[in-house]
Amino acid sequence: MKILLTNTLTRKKEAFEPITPGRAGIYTCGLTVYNYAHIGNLRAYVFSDVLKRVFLYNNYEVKHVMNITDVGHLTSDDDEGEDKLEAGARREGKSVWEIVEYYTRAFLEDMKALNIIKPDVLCRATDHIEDMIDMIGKIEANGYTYVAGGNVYFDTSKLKDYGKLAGLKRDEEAARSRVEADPYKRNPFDFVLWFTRYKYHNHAMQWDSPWGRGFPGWHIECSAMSSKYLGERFDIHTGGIDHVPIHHTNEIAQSEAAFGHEWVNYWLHNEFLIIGNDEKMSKSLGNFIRLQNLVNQGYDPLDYRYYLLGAHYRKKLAFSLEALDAAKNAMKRIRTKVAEIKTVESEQYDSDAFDKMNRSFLEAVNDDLNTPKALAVLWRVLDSEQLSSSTKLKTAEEFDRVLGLKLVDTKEVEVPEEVLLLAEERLNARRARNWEKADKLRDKIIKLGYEIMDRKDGYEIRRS
RNA sequence: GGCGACGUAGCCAAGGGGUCAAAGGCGGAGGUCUGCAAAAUCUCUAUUCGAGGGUUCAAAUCCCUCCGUCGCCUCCA
Repeated sequence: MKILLTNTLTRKKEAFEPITPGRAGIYTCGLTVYNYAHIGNLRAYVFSDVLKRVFLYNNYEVKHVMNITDVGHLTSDDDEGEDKLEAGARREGKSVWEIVEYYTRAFLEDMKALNIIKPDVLCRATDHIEDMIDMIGKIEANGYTYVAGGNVYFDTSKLKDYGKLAGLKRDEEAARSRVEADPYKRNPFDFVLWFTRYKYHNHAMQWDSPWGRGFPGWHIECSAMSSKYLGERFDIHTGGIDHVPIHHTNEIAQSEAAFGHEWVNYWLHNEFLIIGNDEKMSKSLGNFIRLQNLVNQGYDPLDYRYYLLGAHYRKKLAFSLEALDAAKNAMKRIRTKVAEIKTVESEQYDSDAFDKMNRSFLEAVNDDLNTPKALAVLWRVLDSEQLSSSTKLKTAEEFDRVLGLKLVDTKEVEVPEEVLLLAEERLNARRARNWEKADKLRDKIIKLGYEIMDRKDGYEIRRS
């Protein structure tokens, strides 16, 4: 079955054609680690994870590369709206490098909690400065650069199709920006490949280069690293929709200038998570929510993953605790159902029935990652009266290779002694038909965070 | 100013010319079960897709206008 993907380059849904049959090379623009990832950022990584899993499910061999942007203008002193955590870290006397280390680890933990498969290559910008310098050298050799004001610029006027990804118009009017123009730029869309001068002089991260001591421009790392690991022509590049007009546009410009041919075949972009009054999540708006905050409020990270899967990646998603509760409750029900299925004695496995369900699932997921539809198929399976329990279990297991919700690892939660004693006491009270006492004991158990369900000859307890 | 999107039930959200008198989940209502609950389970919960026009045999789906909302143009998922 073909995998259909919406390609930003053409604005159309296209059937995926790999460069090498049976293989898919995917590059994902990772996080800039100067702060914690918020749940909006995380949407992008769940998206690329699902993309990869779909290819794996279709028996592709996948090479997934993701960068960690650990170079940037971190030393800026008069940066307003600075995050308190970052300020706090600095107050503790941490260096830029330590901050980067700290937030990288936090990011990796979030990815793990969300059951995101670790990319095959996780590369840090600061480990690839040489590669970037090499690439800038190629761009320069091909005649696409100029030096002005101490910095190396990319000359966008040399490229006939600059801005094709975003559909930018290159006339003067289109270039009007709300930011003051850099006087050294020859053309409004030109951008810096290598800095030796910067408005904040105390840049902590600096390296030697043919153009002087300084640091790389903001786009070159993705071009250099992706091509290093995936080749000078590769299949898929993903990222947030905000990257389309600037970051990805410039990546394309410099890469095609360096290599002299087209670079990436499919560009996939995820939409934003929206919060409150349809605003995007950001620090400055004061609506910054971390995954850890949700965990502290009693949500499982996979509840959030389920929530994300409930919407298409190219649509804005309106976040609210109410919506997250819906996901949480749905996950709880699914877990209960799967746990029940597991307890049923082995029944006949029906491979035809599986194939049929699997086809529906694949049709959904191969159609530009329609995970909401895929979840609907999952529900149909779990609620089916026709399917045997072993068929359901097998189906859920297979679907979960794409969904990544750990549907089948329904680990038993240890119930504390205290709660078990109360439950026993309650069972005795119930047998003595002392309902008043039984109800009081039940209240206590609920207060301790467990729920008790009466069964014919006993009870069942689980975490609520 | 330029560019890009969106508006489907109480909430989240699929669909995107006929098979839609519109998936799925959550919530809500009622029933079964229960000492009562919980859990489970069953039934119900948009004649309608922001508003108004138009195209068509046929529109939530295409076109136009309007209203409302958002993103990007600065690092940004």
